[in-house]
Amino acid sequence: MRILIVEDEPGIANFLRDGLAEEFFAVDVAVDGSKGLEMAQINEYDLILLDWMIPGLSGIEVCRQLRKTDSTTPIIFLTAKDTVADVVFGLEAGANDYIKKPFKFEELLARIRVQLRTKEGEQTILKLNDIEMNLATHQIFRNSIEIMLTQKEFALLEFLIRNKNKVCTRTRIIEHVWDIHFDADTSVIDVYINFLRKKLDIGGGTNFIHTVRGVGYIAKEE
Amino acid sequence: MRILIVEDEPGIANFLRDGLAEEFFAVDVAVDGSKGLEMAQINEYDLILLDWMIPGLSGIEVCRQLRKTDSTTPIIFLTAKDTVADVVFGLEAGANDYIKKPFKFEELLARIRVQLRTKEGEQTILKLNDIEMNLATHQIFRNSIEIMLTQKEFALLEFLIRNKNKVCTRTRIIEHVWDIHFDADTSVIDVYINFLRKKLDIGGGTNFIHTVRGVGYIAKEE
DNA sequence: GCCTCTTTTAAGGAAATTTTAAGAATTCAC
DNA sequence: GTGAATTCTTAAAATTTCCTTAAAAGAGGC
Repeated sequence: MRILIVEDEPGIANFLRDGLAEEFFAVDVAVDGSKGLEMAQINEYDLILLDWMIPGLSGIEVCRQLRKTDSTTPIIFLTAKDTVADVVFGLEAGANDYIKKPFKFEELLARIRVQLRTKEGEQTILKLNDIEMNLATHQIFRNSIEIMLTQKEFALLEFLIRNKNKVCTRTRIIEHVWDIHFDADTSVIDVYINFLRKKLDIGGGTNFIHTVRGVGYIAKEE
Repeated sequence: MRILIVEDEPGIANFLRDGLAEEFFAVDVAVDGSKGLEMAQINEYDLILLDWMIPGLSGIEVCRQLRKTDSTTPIIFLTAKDTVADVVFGLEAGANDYIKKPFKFEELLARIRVQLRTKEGEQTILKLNDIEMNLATHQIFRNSIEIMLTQKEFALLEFLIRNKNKVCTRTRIIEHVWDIHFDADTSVIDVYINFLRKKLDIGGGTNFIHTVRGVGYIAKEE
C-alpha cells in the first residue's frame, strides 16, 4: 500500500512516515503543494494525506486539481482548522475524510484503514495457498507456523500476494516496494525473492513464487 | 485496567485522569463525542466515563452507538442533570450507572469499582509464561519470585502482555504508555525494554520480549 | 534544601537489515 | 550443443536500527 504525505513541517512528516512505515506502508513525502500534486499525478497512490496549510498550492487547491483527473484515490485532510465551515469546504473539494491536529496516530491509522477498506474490501488478512498474512498484526503463517520476515521481505510478499496470479514486472515491484523510479540497474529484487523463497520453504509447501523470465515474478494459487 | 474518559472540560478531565492514574488505571481522554466514540471502537477499554454534555455527539448518542456493537463495557455517565426522567433516559440508552456533578472522587471510584468487580475477577491477574501481573496490588511475580517495577516499567509490561503475541509498534507503545503523539525522536522505549529485560531475567526463564526490527516489540507466549 | 529513586536524553558500539557485486547456474534461441 | 542473456546464490560492504551504559533532569520524601 502506497501513501503520499503532503506536509511541510518536517517533524510531523517524519513522525507520519516512520509510523506508517512500521505498519508496512510505502510512504512518499512531498513538502509543498505543487510537488504533492505532481507526485500524485505521476504515481499511483492508495491514499493521500494532505495538510491544509502548506506553502505553494494550498491543500484544498491540490485536492481540487487532483479530483479533476482522479476521483477515486482517498484523500484525508490534516487540518488545524476545525470550524464546521472549513470541514464542509474540505469535503466539498473532494476529500474523503479529515482529521484535526493534534491527533493521535492510532486515530489516523483507524481512519486510513477505513478508507482503504472500502477500497480493498476488508483485507487485513491476505491468503494464498497455505500462507496467511495478517497486515494488522504483521504476522505471517505457513501451515500455522509463524515466519519472521523483515520489513522489505514483508512488503515484497504483500505486493506479490495482492497481485496473485498476475505477473509482477520488475519495474512495478521496484516502484511499489522500493519506491525507486529510474534505476533499472539493481539486483535487489532477485536477492529478496531468494530470501523469501528460503524463508517460506517450510512445512513442506511448494514454492509458489515463480520466475517469469525477462519480465518478473508471479505468485500462483494452487 | 483501561479507562476512557469522554469529557470536554480540561479541568475535570485532568482531575479525573490524574486521580485514576494514581489508582493504577491506564487512562485515555477524548474531548468530544465523536472522538470518544471512535476511541471506544478502536481500543478495548474496561470502563468508559461519559460526560452527558459534550461537543460533537452528545453523551447519550455515543452511548447508543456503542451499545450497538459492544454491550459489555461498563459505561458511567457524568451528568449535571438529575431529574428522574434524565436518569432513566441515560440508563435506557445502555449506561450502567451515573453520577451527578459535582461529585467526590471517592464516590466515583467506588462506583467504578462496583462496575469493574465482575470484570476484575477475571482480569486483575495477567499471565504470560511464568510471569504473573497482579494489576490490583501492582505486583509482579516470575516463578513466584517478586519483581519490583517502577510505574513506567509496569505500564510497558502491561501493554506488552495485554497485546501478547501481537507486534506492538513503537508508535503504539509511545502513544499508550507515554502518551506522546508527535515525537518520533526518542529512545525511551529502547531503554525501558532494556530495564524490563534485565529485571525480568531471573529464575532461569527465557526472554520473552522479542525485538521486531524496524517495527517494535512483541511479548510471546511459549 | 538535600537525598533518593525514577525517568529521560545522549552516544558509542553491536547487531541486523539492506544493498551491491560477482561468479555459478539456468534458460532460451539458434 | 553452444552462446548469450537472465536469474540464482553467496559473500561482503553499506546502512540502519537497536542495545547498553552513563549521566542529566525530574519527582517525591524527609
